[in-house]
Amino acid sequence: MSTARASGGGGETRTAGAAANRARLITAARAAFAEQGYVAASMDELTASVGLTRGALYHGFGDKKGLLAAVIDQIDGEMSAKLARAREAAPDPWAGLIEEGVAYIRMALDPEVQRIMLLDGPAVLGDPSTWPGEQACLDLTIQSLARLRDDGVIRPVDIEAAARLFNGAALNAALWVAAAQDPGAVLHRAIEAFRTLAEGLLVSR
Amino acid sequence: MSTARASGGGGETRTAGAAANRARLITAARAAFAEQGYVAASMDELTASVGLTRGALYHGFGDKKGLLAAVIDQIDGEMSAKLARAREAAPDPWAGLIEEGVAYIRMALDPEVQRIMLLDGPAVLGDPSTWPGEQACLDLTIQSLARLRDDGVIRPVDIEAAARLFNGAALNAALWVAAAQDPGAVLHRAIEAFRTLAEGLLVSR
DNA sequence: GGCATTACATACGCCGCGTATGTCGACCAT
DNA sequence: ATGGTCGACATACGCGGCGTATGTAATGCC
Repeated sequence: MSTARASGGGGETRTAGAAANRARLITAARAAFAEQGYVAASMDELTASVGLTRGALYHGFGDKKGLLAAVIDQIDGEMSAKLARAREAAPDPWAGLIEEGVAYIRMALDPEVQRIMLLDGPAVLGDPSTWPGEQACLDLTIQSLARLRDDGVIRPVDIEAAARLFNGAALNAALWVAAAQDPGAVLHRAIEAFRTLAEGLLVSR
Repeated sequence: MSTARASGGGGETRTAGAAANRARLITAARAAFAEQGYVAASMDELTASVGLTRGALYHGFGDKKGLLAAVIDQIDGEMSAKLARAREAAPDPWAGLIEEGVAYIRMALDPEVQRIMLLDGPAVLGDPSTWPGEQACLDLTIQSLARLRDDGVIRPVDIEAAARLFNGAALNAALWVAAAQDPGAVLHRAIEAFRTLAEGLLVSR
C-alpha cells in the first residue's frame, strides 16, 4: 500500500495513481478554463502541462465537456459549502437568507467563478438549474423560504418562484460587481440594493 | 437606381445589393445560432445557404464573432422597442417599470433570445452590460427609477444598483420560464413573484 | 478610358477535437 | 509461475472549421 488505495478495488500505481492524475487534470483545467475560456483552452496543452496526453483525458472524462462538468462539480461543491456556512453563521433565518445572498455576490469576485460558472458553463452545458450542484443550492433556498413563510416572516408567495428570483438577483448583482472596474466599491452598493429588494418579501419592515 | 442606393456612396448592385446580402447573412445567422448554437454553427454551411461563401462573411463582418455581434445588435433593437412600448402603455410610471420587466420575461420564451442573447452571447462577447444595446436598456430603467425616486414613489436607494438587480431578477425569471417544461404555467408564477420582489423598492405598499 | 475601390470567390495552412488502435503494468485464477 | 483479463494511459489518424492571403469582376471617380 505504497501510493494510496482507491475505494472500489481497481488497480493503479503507475506513476502517481489514477485518482491523483484525475485531480491534477481538474486542477489544471480550472486554471486554463478560467484564464483562457473554455473554447480557447487547448486540451493538448492542458494535458501536457501535467505530464499527460489527451488519451488520459478522453479515458477519464469522455470528452472536453466532461472535463468541464467535473470542474464545475468541484467548484459547485466549494460554493455550496461556503453558502451553508454563511447561512448558519447568521443569528436568525431571515438574516441567514440575506447573508447567503451576500456570500453569493462575494463569490462572483473570483475570476474562476465568473468565467466557468457564470459564462462558459451555461453556454456549453446548458441551463445551470439542471446541474446537480445548482439544484441542491436552489433546494436550500427553497427550504429557507418555506420556513420563513411558515413562521409568518415573509408574505405568502410562490416559494419556488421567489427562490429563483432571489438567487437570480444575487447572481446578476454578482455579475455587475465582477465586471466593474472598482469591484470593491460596487460590492457595497450591490449588497445594499440586494437587501432592499429582498425586503419586498417581508410581511412587515 | 434599380436595386436601392446605400447611404454612404459606395458602389454595389452585383446580384442582390451589398446591404441586402448583409441582411440575408444576419437573418440566416439568427436561425443557425438559435438552432445549433454559436460554436456548432458552420460558417461554410451558413454562407452557402444564402448563396455566398465565407469570403463574403469575413469581408462584411470581420470574423465569426463579428457576425454574432451584428445579430445581437439587431435582436437587441427589437427587444428595446418592445420594452419601450410596454412601458409607455402602462397607466403610471411604477406600472410602467413592472410591465417592462414582465415584457422582458415574456421575451425569453423566444428560443432565439434564450440561446443567442442569454447563453452564447455572454460567453463569446463577454459581459452583456458592455453591449451598446443592453447599456441603452439599462439606462432606460435607470431613468424610470430616478423619476420614481424623485416623485417619492420608491425608497431612496442606489438607482444604478437597483436597476441592475431589477433587470437581473427579470432575466433570471426569464431563464427559469425558458427552461421549464410547461412555460405557460411557470410564466404566471414568475410574473407574480417578480411583482412581489419589486415591491421591496416601494415606499409604501 | 485608366485607376482605385468595393464585394465578393478561391485556395491554402493550421489547429483542435474525437476515435481507433497499440502498449505496459497490475491483478486474478489456477 | 503463468496465461488471461482489465485498467490506464500513449500514439496515430482523419475530419472539419476557422482565418488569411490572393485573385477577379463590377463600379465610381476624374
